[in-house]
Amino acid sequence: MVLPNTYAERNCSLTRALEVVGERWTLLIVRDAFHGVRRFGDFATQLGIPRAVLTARLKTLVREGVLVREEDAAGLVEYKLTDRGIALWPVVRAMMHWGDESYSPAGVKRALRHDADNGLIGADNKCQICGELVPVPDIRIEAGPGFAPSAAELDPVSEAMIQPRRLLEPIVTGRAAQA
Amino acid sequence: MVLPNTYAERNCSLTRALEVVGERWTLLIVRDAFHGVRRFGDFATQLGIPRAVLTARLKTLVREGVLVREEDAAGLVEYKLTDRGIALWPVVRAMMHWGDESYSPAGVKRALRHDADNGLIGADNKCQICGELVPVPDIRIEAGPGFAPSAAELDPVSEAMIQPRRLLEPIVTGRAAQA
DNA sequence: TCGTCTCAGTTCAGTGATTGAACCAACCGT
DNA sequence: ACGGTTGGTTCAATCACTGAACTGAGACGA
Repeated sequence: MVLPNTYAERNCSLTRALEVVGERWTLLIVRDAFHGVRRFGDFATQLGIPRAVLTARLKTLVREGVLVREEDAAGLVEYKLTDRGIALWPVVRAMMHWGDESYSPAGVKRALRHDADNGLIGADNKCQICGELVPVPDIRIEAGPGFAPSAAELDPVSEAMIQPRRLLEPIVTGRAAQA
Repeated sequence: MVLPNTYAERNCSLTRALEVVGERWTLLIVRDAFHGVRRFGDFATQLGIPRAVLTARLKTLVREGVLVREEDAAGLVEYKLTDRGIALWPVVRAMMHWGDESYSPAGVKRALRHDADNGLIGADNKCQICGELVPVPDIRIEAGPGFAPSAAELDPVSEAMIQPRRLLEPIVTGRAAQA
């Protein structure tokens, strides 16, 4: 998504950010990565994204330093958030919050809690019990009051993603789950 | 941008948010609206967006309740942020912040200040002088250390946008400026 | 009244991106 | 040797975006 605008335009951090995470699917891939998805096939089935597009998006996310591509012990490919990727959490959080407050009258679809003391995390990213700023790996995400559970059969990855779990905790499926 | 995914997928506030503000150009339009741009022609020239796309985007933003389309005293069309639109500020802010911290080593391109006491506004949206949460209309945006001023001639709207100014304060140009 | 200007769009052919489905090459365990 | 898993690639059809020209309504001045 090249936006070849005026120089003044280029002088905008938002434009630069959107060149990286502004394309279709990209932020959903990043969100899945926060949920612990790491494998090509898991992104593909969970998001329903065409594999060719997924290839392209992963490539730019790696090039821009948001994800790293590496192989695990068994030689399977893993895409993991870098520090720069984890720094996108406030963006994902802000969008989720806006989506909830604008379009989910029954309450938030996902609640965020401080894993240590179970405190709800507010819009300021502080735990309502201990008052601390909660670092991303200590955040637990779980179904909130606005969540409507699905009756349909889910693939293993979607199944894992609706369970309460800490962010960044890897979801392990398929061959890797045997080991 | 319809994302017809699984039911579990639809159960995600991020997906819903991206359906509204996830399309190309949309968030840039919203940012311009925060800067005080209100008129069709001003969006078009400032962003360099094709007018047909601008028409489509403004239409969905109005339909989704992010902008209102109304006519001013002189009968000119104005697009203004609604409360729901203003609630997008944390999203824009988080993206700008990520863009700055990832890609602007010389410092932020735009600094945000509390207009009342001139205090810098931190990542938590609090004024570093008075400690208050600063409401959007009281935020002043101005060039930061990472801003590289342009030598080129700018259109009047871009010119106005690089001056320090409060958010939401309308930029008035053209025929409306005579009145 | 005429011509010109501003403003907010519409129209349309050309180009580029996305989609969905099929295909492919390694590798693994048996 | 074989089927399953994994991480892709390929390709035609569709869809969205682009840029430039055009339209129509109202304002303005002569």
